[in-house]
Amino acid sequence: MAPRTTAASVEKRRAILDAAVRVFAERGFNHCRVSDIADEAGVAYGLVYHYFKSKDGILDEVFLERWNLMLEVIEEAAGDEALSARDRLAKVATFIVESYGRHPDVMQVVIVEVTRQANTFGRKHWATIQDAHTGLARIVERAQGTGELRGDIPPAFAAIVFYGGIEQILTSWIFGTSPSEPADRREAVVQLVETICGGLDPR
Amino acid sequence: MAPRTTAASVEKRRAILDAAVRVFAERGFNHCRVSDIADEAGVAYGLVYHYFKSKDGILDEVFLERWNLMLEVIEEAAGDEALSARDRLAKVATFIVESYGRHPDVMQVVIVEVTRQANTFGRKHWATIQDAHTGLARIVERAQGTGELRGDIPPAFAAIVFYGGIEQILTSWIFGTSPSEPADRREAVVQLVETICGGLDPR
DNA sequence: CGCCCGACTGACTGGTCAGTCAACGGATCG
DNA sequence: CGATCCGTTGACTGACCAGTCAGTCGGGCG
Repeated sequence: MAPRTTAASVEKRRAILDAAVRVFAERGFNHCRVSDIADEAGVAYGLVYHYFKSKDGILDEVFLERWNLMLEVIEEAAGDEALSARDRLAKVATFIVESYGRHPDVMQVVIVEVTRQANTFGRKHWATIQDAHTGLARIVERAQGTGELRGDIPPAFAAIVFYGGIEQILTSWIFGTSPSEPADRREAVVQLVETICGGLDPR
Repeated sequence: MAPRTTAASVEKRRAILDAAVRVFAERGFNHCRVSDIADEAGVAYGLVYHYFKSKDGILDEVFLERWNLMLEVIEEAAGDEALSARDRLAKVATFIVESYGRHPDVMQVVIVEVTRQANTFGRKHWATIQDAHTGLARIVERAQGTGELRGDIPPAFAAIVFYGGIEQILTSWIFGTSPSEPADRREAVVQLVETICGGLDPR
């Protein structure tokens, strides 16, 4: 859809996208109007359709933009030979948690409006969502190969539990209260990795 | 709303509720019509409103009915002195996983349509959802007191990761393919408890 | 200067759908 | 047998809203 390439028009488009994120986060995708987005962006209703194909298309773009960044980080973490398995997992968790720290609205929209909508957006983007699981599973699988992690838990299973843990932590922040300090977020990453790798059993 | 107490009217009400679950699961709450529910139940449109206050009210009831069962199981597991911490967690996980095995539609609706809808139903039922986290946290906390689990992971945090793990497993079943055999579900519970308690580190 | 083109506007349309309501019928009771 | 009650019906209404479109505005270019 992106028509022009003028600096100004790129900015306008961005402004609409950012406004959409705020509106989706506050009212939810299904309970907001396209006119809300236009108002929030300080732009005429019709302009939204100048830059985007549809309301759905805006959400798709918000999701993909963020998710692709995450997939890159997973890829990078998986390929970095210098890192231990724990550090790789921590790197991924840190990216997600810091994404929330910097752009809580974006992460709320990604998780709440896309990731869990089994019948609409979730189904549509399921393959992309799975890419993240696959990447995490590869990290686990390799570490099992070197004996760095135990071999009797299926990597795909471990990946799902790990990702589920992060997502639930973010969900509790979204629904309840977010950690105000960056240190609290870092602490969450450490505890998550420690829980998943070290386990809850006494040391 | 439940008006009558005739056996027949109780059954009718139940039929509508069951039909709603099927329709919500197939089309999603936001993309189905009340007339779909009526059709699925083989009942006139208006009758739905004889038994229920609103479309939202139907979803509320589907959620609460199931969630309250789960809260009872958590309560029961937490109070059962004969059980180890691992067995308590396994008991809760088994209930959830078996709920999915027996009523996949209900669980899909509960998780996808309620639990993650931060702006609508999720927000409304947040306190009830948290009750589950609190119950799980109490199981962990007690076990930490007896030295059965390590004391340096906050119980509330462990509870969220544990629940998140289960939810993500169910989500992958909902979006992808469900385990066809009961044995596969039992296996998932064992692996989940083993991952969370034992950890991924080599034994 | 005058033309063109793309950014921008917002009233309007077409369709959808939750919830209402007036009326029906059959069971039960006095 | 008539009265009453209530489960049942489905056409209808009012509101809402995504997406369209005819047209304005302004800047750059020939």
